[in-house]
Amino acid sequence: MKLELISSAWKNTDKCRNCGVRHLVLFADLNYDDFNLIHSPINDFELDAGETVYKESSPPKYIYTIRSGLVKLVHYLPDGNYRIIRLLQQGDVGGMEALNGKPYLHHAIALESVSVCRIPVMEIERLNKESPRLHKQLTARWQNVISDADIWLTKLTVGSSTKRVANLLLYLAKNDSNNNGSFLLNREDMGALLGMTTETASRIIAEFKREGIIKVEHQQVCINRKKLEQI
Amino acid sequence: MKLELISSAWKNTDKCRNCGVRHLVLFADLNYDDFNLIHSPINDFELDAGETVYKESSPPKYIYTIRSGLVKLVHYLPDGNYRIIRLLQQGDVGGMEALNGKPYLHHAIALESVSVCRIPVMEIERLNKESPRLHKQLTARWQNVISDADIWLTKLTVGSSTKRVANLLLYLAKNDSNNNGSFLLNREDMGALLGMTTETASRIIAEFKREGIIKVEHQQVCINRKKLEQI
DNA sequence: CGGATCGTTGACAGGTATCAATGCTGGTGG
DNA sequence: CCACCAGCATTGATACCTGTCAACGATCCG
Repeated sequence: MKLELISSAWKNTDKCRNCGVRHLVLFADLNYDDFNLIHSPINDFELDAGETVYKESSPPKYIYTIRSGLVKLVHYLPDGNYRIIRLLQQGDVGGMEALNGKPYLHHAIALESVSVCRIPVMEIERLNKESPRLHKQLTARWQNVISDADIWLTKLTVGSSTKRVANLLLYLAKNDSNNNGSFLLNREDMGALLGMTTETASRIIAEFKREGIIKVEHQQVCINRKKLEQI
Repeated sequence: MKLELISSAWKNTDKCRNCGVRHLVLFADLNYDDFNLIHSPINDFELDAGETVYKESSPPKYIYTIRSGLVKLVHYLPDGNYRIIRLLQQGDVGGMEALNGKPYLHHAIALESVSVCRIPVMEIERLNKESPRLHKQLTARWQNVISDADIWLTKLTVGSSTKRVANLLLYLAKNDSNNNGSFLLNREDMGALLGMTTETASRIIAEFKREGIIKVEHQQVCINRKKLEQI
């Protein structure tokens, strides 16, 4: 739960301007002067696996850009069970509901070590008023979330359990074209994501391993893309 | 497929200003003068069940507000099957992907008689530049789509078939607090929506009827909310 | 009437949840 | 150093649910 603060407050936004993943994130289109419009600090955090980025009950004053790592958006059910609603990867933005003054809709929890930027909603609103360049990226982000949700819906919620797991592995490896290995969820999270039991998730992963379709080491997985796509 | 045009092109936007459902739609916050910023015609259509609002291949030049009725967003699979991605009800906006210059992601097809407003993307962009009042509603719409998609994901894609059907019936009746009756999908669409076969959908609806949980007449259904919520 | 479309029902096979037990691994403390 | 424990993964047995294939009923309409 504790947030480890790396750079607590910047006097300027140089770090933002020179961000290594800026071409991927919300601020991709901003020009040099736009950054001078930002007044309050934009913080970046490093979180360990299991730590919370934000909770449903957190004051919805920030949106969060994922610089690296994997984050799950979780909704807890009254019976204590939970569902994973969505995953956030590099370049994704979490907590955009705060832009409408709404409370956060989910808990955002790091699945592995992640690097996250926290941007005050107030700054987004200011930029939106004073620079036209943010707006486009912003609607593009909304759009992304929705089309991602659609893919989710068509790939990860229908068909047999085996197909859903295969599609999830492909989804997780989508930014890993060299097949260096991508993060593998534990079986419980996988179940909460794909709407199946942990046992079923485990059986399928175990079967994939036996068939040589995937290789797992620690929490990293290398996949045989072709074989998975055949399923 | 044929579009029945009611008012082909307005000289002014009076009808828009005085729209009976304006408090529900995208233009809710616009003031009197804002409407003068609209130059090209905003058309409204009446479509019969089965007619197409827009197709994936349609030029993405318009977004569509649902004034009344029910519309399905459909994605066809290579094997000829299809999935229903989302439903649009009164006040919902379809085709927002056009705002990012992207092709439409789905086919939008009327499930019953519907009344739809077609708004040129160009006008949205103009309004966005020249009036601050549209922007808020626009982000609120994006937000709505996403939180709806989340509900979808948690209520309509997990759990037993019986639960999913029950949740769908509750979802369809959400704007029918008097229980006058809401539209009931045919069994095939229900299957395409809930990720089950037509036969399973039919069995469950038939069982609900026998147990007196729902009453069906033509394509209208009256539900026993309490009993459905228990499931 | 005959045909088309949609809804319903049955029988059966296969897939998945459930309950329960057993490995496996990393960390802790003696 | 090793024994032990906790948490996760795996596997098995069984019952239940759902898909599949097939047949039949209901309704509408030409």
